[in-house]
Order: sequence, then C-alpha cells, then structure tokens
Amino acid sequence: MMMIERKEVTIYDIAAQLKISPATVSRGLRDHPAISKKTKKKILDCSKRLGYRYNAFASNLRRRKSNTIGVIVPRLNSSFMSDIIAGIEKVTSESGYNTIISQSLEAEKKEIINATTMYNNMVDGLLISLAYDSKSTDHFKPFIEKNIPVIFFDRVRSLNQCSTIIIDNFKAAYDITTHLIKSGSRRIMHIGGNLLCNVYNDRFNGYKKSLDDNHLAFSPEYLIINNLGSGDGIDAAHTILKMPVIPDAVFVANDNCAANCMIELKKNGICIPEEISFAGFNNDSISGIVEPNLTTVDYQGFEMGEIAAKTLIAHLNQTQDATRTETIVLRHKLIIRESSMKSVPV
Amino acid sequence: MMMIERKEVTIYDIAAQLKISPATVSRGLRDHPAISKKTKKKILDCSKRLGYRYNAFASNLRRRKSNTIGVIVPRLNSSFMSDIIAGIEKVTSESGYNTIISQSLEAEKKEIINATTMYNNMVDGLLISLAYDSKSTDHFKPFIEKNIPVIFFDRVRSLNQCSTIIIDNFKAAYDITTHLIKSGSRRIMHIGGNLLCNVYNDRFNGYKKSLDDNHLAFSPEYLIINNLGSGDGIDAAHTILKMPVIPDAVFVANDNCAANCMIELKKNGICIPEEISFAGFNNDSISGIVEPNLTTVDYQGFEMGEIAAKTLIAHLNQTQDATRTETIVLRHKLIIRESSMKSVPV
DNA sequence: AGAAATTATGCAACTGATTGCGTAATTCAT
DNA sequence: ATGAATTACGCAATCAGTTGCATAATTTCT
Repeated sequence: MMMIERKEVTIYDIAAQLKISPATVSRGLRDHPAISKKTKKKILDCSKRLGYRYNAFASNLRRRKSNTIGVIVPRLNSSFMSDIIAGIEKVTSESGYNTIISQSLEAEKKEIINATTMYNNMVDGLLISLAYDSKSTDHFKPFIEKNIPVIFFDRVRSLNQCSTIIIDNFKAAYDITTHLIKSGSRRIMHIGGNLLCNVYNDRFNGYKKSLDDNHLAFSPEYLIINNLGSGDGIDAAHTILKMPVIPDAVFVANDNCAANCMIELKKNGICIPEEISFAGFNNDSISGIVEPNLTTVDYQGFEMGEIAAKTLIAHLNQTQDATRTETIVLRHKLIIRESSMKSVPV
Repeated sequence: MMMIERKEVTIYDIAAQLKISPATVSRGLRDHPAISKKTKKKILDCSKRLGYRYNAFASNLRRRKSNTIGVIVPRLNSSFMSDIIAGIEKVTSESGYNTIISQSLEAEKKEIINATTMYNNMVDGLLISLAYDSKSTDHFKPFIEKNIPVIFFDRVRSLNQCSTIIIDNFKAAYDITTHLIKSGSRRIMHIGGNLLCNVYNDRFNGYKKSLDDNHLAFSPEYLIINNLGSGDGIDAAHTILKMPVIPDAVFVANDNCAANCMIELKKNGICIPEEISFAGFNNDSISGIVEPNLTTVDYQGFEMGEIAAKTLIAHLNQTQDATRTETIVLRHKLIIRESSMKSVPV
C-alpha cells in the first residue's frame, strides 16, 4: 500500500489561503509587534487548520543560528555527570534552546570528533567537561574564531576567552585531608585520577599541601592513580592489603571508588574507621548508604550544570561580555560522617 | 574593537575558485561516485584551504531530514537512565546521527512540549520513555502520521505502529517474590511506583500473582505506592516501624529506595534479613554496597539503550518495516544476595 | 478635511546544499 | 579512426523562512 506523502504545509500556503504575504505570516507566527492582532489570529487559526509545522532548518539557515547548545561530557552514566546534565537541560529548555549531548568516553579523539560535529551543526554555544586524556584544546579554536562561546565546567583547562565553572578542588582536598589528620591519622593515602585532569591534579595537590602543612611526609607508595571505577576501588583494596605498613586513612577522589574499596577492605577484616579512615568526594547517594557512611565533599552537580548553562546563555544574549574570561568557583561543603570518625582520645 | 565577521565559506566559493559547478563540489565533498578522484582531491584541498564548513541546515532543509534522533526520558539523573542514554548515544553516534536529549521531569505537560519541539526540529526518529503521569499518547500522533518512527523503551504504552523495548517486569517481580517466599517469608510487602506506569504496574502484578500462586493473601496494608526516591525509602521505613505486625520481607521496585529503606530500618534496630528480607530492582551499584548486599533484578540499561537505538536506526534504514509493531523483551536476571538470605532451617 | 504620524503589510533578495536530467568529455572496442 | 559506451560534470529549480526597506492603510491631530 503506497503512502501518499502529503507535501509539507508552509507559510506560503497560509499566505495564499489568507491572501496575504508570506512575510506577514512569518512575522505573525513569531508574534512580531508590527502585525495587528486580527491578522495574527487569522494566521494562527489558519496554521492550525492546515496542520502547519514550523521548519526550523529554513529558519536556522536564514538566521545562521541553530538555537541549539552543545554539551560534551566524558561519560553520561555517572551520577554526578547526569546531575550536571539535568541542570543544564533545565536551564536551556527554559530558555528555548535545544540541547545536543554527546560523550567523549574519556578519549580525546572522540572529543575532537564530537566538537567538530557540534561545530558543523552550528551550535550557538558549547559546554564542555574535558576527557581524561584530553591534552590539546585546538579543537575549540574554530569556535573561538567564530566567536562561539565555549564554557568549560568541572574538568577544565584554561583557554583564552573561555569561562570556566569549577569548585575549589585544592581547598576541598586540603580540608578533607586536614580533617583526616586532625582525627588522628598519620599515614594518609590518596587514590586519585589522572593528574592531567585539573580536578584530580588539584585534589592531589591539596592533599599534599595539607600533609606538608601538618609536617607529614608525602610518600609515593601511598599514592595510587587509577580510573576511579568500582573495580579500581577493589583493586586498590588489595594493593593496600599487601602493603608492609598499611595506611591509617585513605582519601579517594570519588565516592564510588571509595565505597568499593572500603567494602573490599571490610571483607578482608579491616575495620573502618578504626584501622583505616576513609574519605571520598562528590557526596553521591552511595556515600550515605555504605557502612560506615562515607565522609565526603558535597558538590552540587545540578547547580553546576545550571550555572554553566546560565553563563552560556548570558553570553549568547550579550548580557555578558563574551570576550571576558571568567572563572566561577562554586561553593563546596565538607561532610563528615562515620568513615573518618576514629574514636581518638582527645 | 569591532570584529569583522568573515562571510561563511560555501560550496559556491569553492566552485568559483576551481571553476567548476557547485553541484560538483557538493558531490565531491560527499564522495559521490560520479566525481573523479582528481576533482575530489582538488575540492577537498580547496575546502581545507578556504576553511569551508559544511552547513547542515541547508542540507537538512533540502533533504527534509535532520539526521538527528530525539530522546525523551523522565529524568536524566538516575543511574539507570543515564546508562540507557549512554547506550543510545553510543549507537547513534556510531551511525552518524546526532542526538537531542530532553527530560520530561515526570510531567506529561513537559513531555508534550518536548515532543513538539522534537517534531518541529524534524527528528528522524524518536526514542521515548514515558513520564510518570503520562496518560495520553496524542502527542505522538503527528510523528506517526508523518511516518516518523517512535520507539518506546522501559516506560512504555502500547501504541499502534510503535515498537517497544522492555523487560518482563511481571516475570521478574513474580520470580523475586517467589524467591522471597521460598526463603521463608510470609508477610511480604511491596513498595512500588505509580501504577499508571507499565513497569510499576507489571511489577506489582507479578508480586501479587506470586502471592496468589503460593496461597498467600495480598493485603493492601502491605502495599506502599510512592515516588521511589531516597526520601520515600526512609518514609516507608517509618511506616513499616509503625505497623502492628511488621512484614518479614519487602520487595521494592528500585534499588535506591530499597537501600535507603533498609538503612533506616537498621538504624531502628531491625535486622536484615533475619527480621525483614529485602529485594530491590535494577542492580544499581548501590545494591552491591549496602549491607547486607541487596537482592535485585539485573537489567542492563546500557544494553536497552543500544537496542532501542539500533531498532530505530534499522527502521530508518528501511532494514525493518516501520509499520510492523514489534515488542522486544530483553532478558533480566535475578541476583540473589544476603538481603534475602534468611538462614531458614531447610 | 487634510496633513502628519503611526501602524500594518508587501517586495524581493537572501541563507547554502541537493538532485534529476541532460550534455560534454573521455575511454573502449573494432 | 570512429561509433559506442562510459564516465564526469553542469543547469537550474528547490527546500522554507527571514528581513531591510518601501509602501499602503489607518489613526490622530489641528
């Protein structure tokens, strides 16, 4: 059975029906002030009657804008990232923008492809959190040349004319390490992510600085750099168990890895926090479930997403000078829970 | 400092440079077989030299296709949904499609707006998981009329000509309930979601049928319907604590709610699983962390996303007859962990 | 009523790639 | 070398809104 493809209804059809010009229809549909109420109503009624649908391509083509903002994240399926995305989507959709989302899967190569696609699809702006191994920022040059705002969030790199939304990872890590020390730990280990990545680098440095300031030596044996996945947490646990002198505290750069590591250590008879205190990062829901509950850093992904999107839209609306580089540092909060509460004699 | 907006480089510019026609350039850029290798190379070189960028709008307008698929989900920030999205994105990006993602925030109203936007943006196909309170499916009519494939996944409703990707929620719930009974529980409670939603309705019915088949009466006091959030789990715990006769097992329709409920009960002195067995749904990472580890149903979100996207793309490529309604039921797996292992005398 | 001011609408030239069909150029066979 | 068969390329219409500027229609003022 052959389907007869009805031709698309256009503003020309409406114009013909009403014996007015397409220009008027175009303006009427967009509620342009130069069109009288009566005409607008007629246009609207007619468009409904004919089953008109607005063709965004034609409009985009003519206006040379897509009304779309692009988002590139390392991975979509992490509780933190999906919070951020949810925040972004909320703001962009409220502002009438479409959102194209893609993931780099932590690979610079795919990030470059994604960025190019976004560029070709003429996103009005780009929000990006960098891939793990992303070293270059050349793929953002075309955007900058064309004056398309690019905003980095969380995993950032400083790039001229690009705003960044971050938290103070250094301070958060410093504070949490200091807290571990204050609660009686001396041999503090750190499990972190790739140091090329600002967030992990900053967390590592905050940790180190706190050791320093508290006259504790940093020893490389107490540093593990991995991908911070669930399996990595378990692996780390076994590494710890094999150490000649096990640490008395571990600061992990994310909650999921921390929780998995803790559980594995518990299975092997280690008491948390008595033998080893634990601290994570992100305040994932898992941190309130694992026993003992995990000390962590609260760090609102949803809010970060909202702010990144709002900043971008402000640039697009010229509310903000796009050429001014801006760094927005969001607040974070240390959440102390049982995993780091050694019952030390005061 | 005024920025001089360079005019966009088009195929006409390339054509002029090379003294050939734009048609040839267009074909050359897309590697059309009718263009000779030499010409293609010249075109490619020239396009690079001039800094040409492909204009997707013009192409989309002309071809009347967007090369984009739309995705609407209830919420982006759930570990299960973000797995699905990740699976979708993987497949679509490998097939050269763009992906527009939006969330209905569990509200039919927003879902309708999202669908309309997708429609106006001429998505080539739509993947949707319905909002909690979505009752009507009228907003998908335009797609179907225009022959745009719509595929439902997870939260589905049967609609003529639309394929659905689901798991057998009824059977999974039946099996998990039966398992609870077999391990010695008799007063089995269910905490579920809105029964308008197929997944929660099916899970509830599976639970009920198992009670029936095992000659246990279903009692409405042992049914709580809520939004299955973390807070709802805690609330449910308190409801349970106030019951004259507390249940000896609880089957919760998702892991996060289950874990939070368990923890709250434990805080109030209830022993899991001795006093109350627990079972969840989804096999979230939280289920392997909570103590005791949670019995649950494994249900691969990533795979569901992949299959939904693959099915859609098959429809788009005419590999599959789009008018044939198809229901794909993915496998699931019962994962039995300590939370339901009462040490019953055999 | 007639001029001035305001408001409403139309003209036509864009935006940039695509494609059916026709013709020119080249290759091949004899 | 010459007609046949390929192969390579161009013409021009098309997709559907948008917008600066000009003009027509009304309204307002004197």
